[in-house]
Amino acid sequence: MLEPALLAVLASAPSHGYDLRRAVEDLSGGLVCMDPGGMYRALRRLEEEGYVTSTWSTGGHGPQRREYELSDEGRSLLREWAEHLKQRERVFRSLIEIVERSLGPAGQGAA
Amino acid sequence: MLEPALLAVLASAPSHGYDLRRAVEDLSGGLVCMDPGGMYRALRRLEEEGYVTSTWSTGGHGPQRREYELSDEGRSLLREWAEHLKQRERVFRSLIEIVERSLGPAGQGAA
DNA sequence: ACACCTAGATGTTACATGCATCTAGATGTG
DNA sequence: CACATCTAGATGCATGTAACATCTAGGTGT
Repeated sequence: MLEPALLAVLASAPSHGYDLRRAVEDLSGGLVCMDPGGMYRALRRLEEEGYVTSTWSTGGHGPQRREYELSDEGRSLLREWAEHLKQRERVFRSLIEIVERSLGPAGQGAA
Repeated sequence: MLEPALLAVLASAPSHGYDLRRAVEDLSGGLVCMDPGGMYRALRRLEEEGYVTSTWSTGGHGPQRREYELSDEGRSLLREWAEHLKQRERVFRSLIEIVERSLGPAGQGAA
């Protein structure tokens, strides 16, 4: 789930790792949190496969940042992810329905 | 995701592995499919942890069946799963929203 | 000079999943 | 009877993902 989140944020604007992390957390209202380790690995893999490109940002203060930018292939991949996620959500909802139904019509849910 | 599905079906009635498989597939309209291998492993684990109990069904034709039945702890676990699943669905939806928003308001989704 | 912060990166482990494969017993058929 | 086939259960292995800790490098502030 890191991948689509990263691609999505990069679709709006190029940015670097830590920023992506903050952006995702922010956009999701704190619901989606990325582990930095996994995130960097995902970014490197995405770059290897041509979905994003990176350049070391030369200016600024603090350590150098690797600026990531979405490629056209990345944008396509993101669209595929959108479909995939929606499909998975359908499965998920179906599962939730089964569970809820099995617990009985009376909502013991919060018990 | 096998676990909640199994618990849910068992909450309605005790049954055995293959039947559970069919039940889940059926109840989900074919959306949720369980790999037999994973399913049996999940069932054994659930039994080890006391969430289900099993007995070899003696009668009938064909190979012996292991009839699984939900325990009280299992029912509790299922309720926990219900909450958990709903929480995860929220996260999921949040992610989908981010992705969809990033692809732009104009629905390029099917492109 | 030194502590600290930020940004990036790696190693390790755990866990779930998917796929193939194996066993045992029942049944059906030549 | 011998043999193929079906069902139910079970195991092995490879893979993908995620979580957790840890490490490096370079700037910044005191």
